[in-house]
Amino acid sequence: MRARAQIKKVLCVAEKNDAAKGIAEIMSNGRAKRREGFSVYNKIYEYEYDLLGQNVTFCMTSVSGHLLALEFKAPFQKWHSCNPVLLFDAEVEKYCPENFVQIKRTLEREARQCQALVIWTDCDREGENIGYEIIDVCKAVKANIQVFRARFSEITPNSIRRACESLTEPDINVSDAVDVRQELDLRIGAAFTRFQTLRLQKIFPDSLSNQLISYGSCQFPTLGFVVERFKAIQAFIPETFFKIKVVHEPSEEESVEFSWKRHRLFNHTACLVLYQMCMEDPVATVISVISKPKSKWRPLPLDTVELEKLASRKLKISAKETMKIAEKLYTRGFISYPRTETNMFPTNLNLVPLVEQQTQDNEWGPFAQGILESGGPTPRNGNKSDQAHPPIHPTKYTNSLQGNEKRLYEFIVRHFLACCSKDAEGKEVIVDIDIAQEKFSASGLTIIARNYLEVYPYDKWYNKVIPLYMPNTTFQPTAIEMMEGQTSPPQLLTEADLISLMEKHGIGTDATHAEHIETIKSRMYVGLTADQRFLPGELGMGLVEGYNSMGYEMSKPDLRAELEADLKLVSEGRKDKASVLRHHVAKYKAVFIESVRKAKKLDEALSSYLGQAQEYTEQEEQELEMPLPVRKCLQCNLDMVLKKRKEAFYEFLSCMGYPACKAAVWFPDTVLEVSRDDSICPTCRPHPVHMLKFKFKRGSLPPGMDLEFVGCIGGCDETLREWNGNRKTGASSSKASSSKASSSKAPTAKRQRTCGICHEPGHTRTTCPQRQ
DNA sequence: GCAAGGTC
Repeated sequence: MRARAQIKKVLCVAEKNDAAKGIAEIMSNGRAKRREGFSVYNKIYEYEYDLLGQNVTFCMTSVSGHLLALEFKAPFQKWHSCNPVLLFDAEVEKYCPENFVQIKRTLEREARQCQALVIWTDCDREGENIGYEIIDVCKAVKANIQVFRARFSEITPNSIRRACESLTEPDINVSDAVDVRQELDLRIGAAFTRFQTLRLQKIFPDSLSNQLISYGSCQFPTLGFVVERFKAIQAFIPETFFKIKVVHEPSEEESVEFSWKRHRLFNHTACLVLYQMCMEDPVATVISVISKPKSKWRPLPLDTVELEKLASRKLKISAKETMKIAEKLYTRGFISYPRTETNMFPTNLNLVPLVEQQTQDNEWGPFAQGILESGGPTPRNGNKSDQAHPPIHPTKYTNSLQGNEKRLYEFIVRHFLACCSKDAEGKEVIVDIDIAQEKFSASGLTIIARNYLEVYPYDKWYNKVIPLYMPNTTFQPTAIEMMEGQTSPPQLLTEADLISLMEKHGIGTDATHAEHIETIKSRMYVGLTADQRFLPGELGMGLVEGYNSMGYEMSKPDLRAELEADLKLVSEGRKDKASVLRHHVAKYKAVFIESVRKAKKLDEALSSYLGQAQEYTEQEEQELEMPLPVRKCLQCNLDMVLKKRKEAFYEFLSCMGYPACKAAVWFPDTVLEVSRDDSICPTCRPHPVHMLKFKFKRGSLPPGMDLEFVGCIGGCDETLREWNGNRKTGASSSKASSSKASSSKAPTAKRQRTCGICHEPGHTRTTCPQRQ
């Protein structure tokens, strides 16, 4: 802070307009002047603030989440531009997506006017990374701007003031961890998605020709949960069990069933023996009658995950739809920020006016009034806080909504009022009895005060009347029966179950659970049953089983465990970004290469659901194998790769753009084998031109020359250049190939006119009589 | 036409 004296104007940037507005309001005591930026959604709030004894002008504005996105450099963005394995090494760059350019312009304009920049993004990993995006943009136009980080636990006067008094530096380690995650997600996601999609569309053209078959580190484990539950149900073997049931009907109106303390037995004889003992002396002795208070707890303040789960369960509105509606209600000012992990109200949030707003409603108004008249709101506290947003609650009364908007708003209001209310109170009576040394039990419930249940119809609690029993008395049960039953399989997952599993295993964030679920639905990996449970589809089953059969835990939640652990180490500065990135790129690349090698297992797994795999031609087979590039085609700039005709014993270098681009290099028939060497020619351009390894026929080379050697066909080697037809652009010229083909001296030309299967002239592969 | 993470 050496140069603090020179600071006259400070640019502050929050993660979203909402936060900027809130922070500005606190810092300025509500006196901030609002003006427009280039982006309509991100306003600028201007005010004077006393920063460590200096009066400084503050400009508080915002981004909308990440300002920059990561993408492959242009040539790699095209699906057919390269073998997907190259995406593990292809260059990536950060750029500003179109819809954020206006935000960036505002930052640039304001930064030029300011001497200091204070980062006010959310105090989590993504926030730190967004902070550096802002810093990079501002420093690009004003290199000497002083940069500070404000750290706050919540947007409240105390927390904001404290942040201002103890400005720190941004933490590059935390930001680096996000960079690592972003880059891996992009490389792995794009590589596997292209590989799966391109291969399976060709192999199952009837069912998948227009289907995008994506892979992602969140969507696949989510799919895995659905498949795993389905398989558990399939593998379930019901077991027969036996139990003793005791019924007592002291009068016509009264009936009570006593349940066996042993619950159930799987051994028929054992149960029968106990049953017969009961039947020999079928008199019940009341051992104890215990009466005790029982309460049903009011709900906890609402966080995003609970909102999604409850809306799905109670209102049958999907998580995706719920969040869409919640966003809308939020932007119209009816509810608080809907993406929160907090389930405890901050002490400084005054709940009384929020309850008061609701007293005007015809349905729940009297209940809200009741809260105010009986001690005011007293919510329970949960144990989670994201230190930025309070639990979801209504912020404005309305009765003008329709449909699901109305239902969701009503739910949020009722949930809020229930939180502010009291637990339901009741009295439970537990009666324990003994018949021939076997113990049975029954319970009754009397509800004394429904309290929160009056406003919260989503929870059920019923009275259960049982007759009055006195300890140490006996009675004759109306019936003692030995029952037989069967264990039942687990049920398919509901959306609420799925969200719970994702949360438990750290798949996605509270803001993204709904999206990942939506993705696996839209990809046709899973479907919903009539009662809204998740059923894996053929594609989903095949994919999970295919990768499982390769031995990879692609659909298991713990594949990323090591990565998550490393990300933590990066954020703590204990491991370095580049080495962690290198390690995991290499690890996933190895998995990818093996997956391609074992791709037939994927086909096999899917063919048991999608029917027979398409028989493909030799050329298609080669395309599926995705050979590695030897060099760029000089005509169309796509990769040139080696293609082999096994039956025909010849190989050639062909452009990936075939048939649109016919550039090719044919080798003389003295060449037995050609393969791509890892070495790269130091002279030929465009870089890189891979060297090729040749094997020659015995006797085809002058005596003393090695029959195997590595050479370059890029033009630098005179002998090999001849194969390109002595043309300067030879390697990639279509004329080179056609002139070779038409030359009677070229042995390759002759072979081209013979059949690829039987090597006889006069017909082609497709018309070959030997073809099955 | 690819991911996941922010957010209008």
